[in-house]
Amino acid sequence: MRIVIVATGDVALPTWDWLEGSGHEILALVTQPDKPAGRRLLLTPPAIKLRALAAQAPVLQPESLRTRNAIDTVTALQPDVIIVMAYGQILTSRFLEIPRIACINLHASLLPRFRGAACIQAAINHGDLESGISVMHMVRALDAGDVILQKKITISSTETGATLHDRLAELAPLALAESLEQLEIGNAQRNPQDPSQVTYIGKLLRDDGLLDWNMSAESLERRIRAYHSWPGTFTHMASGGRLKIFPFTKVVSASDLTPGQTQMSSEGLVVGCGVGALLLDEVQAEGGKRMPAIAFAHGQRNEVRFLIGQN
RNA sequence: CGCGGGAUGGAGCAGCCAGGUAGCUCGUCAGGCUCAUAACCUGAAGGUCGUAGGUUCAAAUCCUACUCCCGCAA
Repeated sequence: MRIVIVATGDVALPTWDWLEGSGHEILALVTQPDKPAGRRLLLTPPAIKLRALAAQAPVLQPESLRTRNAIDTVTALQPDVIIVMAYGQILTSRFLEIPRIACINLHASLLPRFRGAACIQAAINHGDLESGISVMHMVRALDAGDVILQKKITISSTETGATLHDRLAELAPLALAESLEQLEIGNAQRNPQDPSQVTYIGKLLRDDGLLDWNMSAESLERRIRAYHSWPGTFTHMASGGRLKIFPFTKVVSASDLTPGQTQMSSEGLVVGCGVGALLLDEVQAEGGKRMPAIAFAHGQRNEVRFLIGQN
């Protein structure tokens, strides 16, 4: 089939690779413009753009897909199917009407649960036991289209946002392959999403990684895994400065520690939480390297104490 | 030139501003003590203070250049 793929995030890389070798005709990759990144703020292209260029596929990077110009350009390609995955812009209905057969979206959650941007982190953060890839027909509302099919995977107790991201990324091509076959022969399903089960997850910002030590140790443990490696989690120290907190932390029996207070135990550095306490593994101070929490504590002159950190 | 922090024995840090015997919390090794909620006590080994120049009687400390690491921001 004649295909236009609309994607920016790295989660779409395996899907791109599969598509490239699938026999379908890739008419173009539409991706977000290059953006300044890194310590020097160098203009950096999305990784998927580099793959496309290497494959000598046409690349389009419009500021917006809402413009007449962008829509006309894609229309001129006469795609059978448009595949959208982690693009980063809301598309207009005019754009959705371009393809001959369908405009489909690959979403990294089991819809209708976790519509929205940070769906991968949300699954771990909420303690879900499974996640997956949903393929749906796109409609104007965010992630609200009829579902063609879903592929599920289980979430382990040591899952992080990073590992789940990678696993779902690898799962996506399987879901896509099946969906495209069905669309081609015209028997793709349209399963409406159950409105009573819908939940939304907004985009995560850096500050969302601020840990609130009033929360339960269990919730914090999950959040630290979920937000690794983006946006990461951190706390403010009473002595000033930020301290990043890395997985894996361990919930330990409630001591008499108040939230944010720390203590050395035989196992390591323990922080008091709203309910229970957390044994920290690795931390990183500003300007410093990532290191074991114990090592960090050894270098501190005074007692280590964290600010509660409510948002 | 987007802003900023850092490089000191095996780990993490202090010392640098006001140049002049290398310090702290650990770890390691040896010995002692014995149940101490990171067990405690004593002792030992281990560092050309990131690299190259400069100033000085004297540089971890002041000046210059370079290399490497990292935080913010995106």
